[in-house]
Amino acid sequence: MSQSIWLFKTEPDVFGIADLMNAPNQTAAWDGVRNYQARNRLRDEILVGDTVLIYHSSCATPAIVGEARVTRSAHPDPTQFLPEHPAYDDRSTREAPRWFQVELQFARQYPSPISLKQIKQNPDFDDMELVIRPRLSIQKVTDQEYLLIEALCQSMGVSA
DNA sequence: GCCAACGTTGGC
DNA sequence: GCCAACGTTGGC
Repeated sequence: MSQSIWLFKTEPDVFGIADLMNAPNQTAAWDGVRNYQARNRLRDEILVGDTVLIYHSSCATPAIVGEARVTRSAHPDPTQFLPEHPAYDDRSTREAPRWFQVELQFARQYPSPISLKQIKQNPDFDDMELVIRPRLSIQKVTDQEYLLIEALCQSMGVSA
């Protein structure tokens, strides 16, 4: 069985990699996803053991900042049932939940984040979802792209 | 804060 | 089911 690689976008002001690191057991539910395509991937494709690249958006330097592991597969996102919650959805019922979450555990923080700028500048990433469909919040990462990111990470970790 | 891209909603 | 209006995302 082969694991898949994903990229989850998040706003560090709301819930960033530091929050995941500091969470109990360094584990947290990835809630609040309210886009059908992202939902379908969460629900149907993302498995325990998959690797997730954590990407920070809407911040000074948008970048991939580290990695996490999926520790629980899709189950209903409880925030859809909370009327006071910003991600509340009154069309959702407990019998037919509309939105799902997975659980992630912190794996590592990169010594130096890999910025969106770097990724866009490198033609090796021209076909990456992050470049082609930047608004999708749950993205697929190919094995090839992952290897390139690992290599970039390695080279940046070594002081010049 | 601007604005382009794009997802969602709802009238018809 | 089309499509215009509208809302959201997110880089810059």
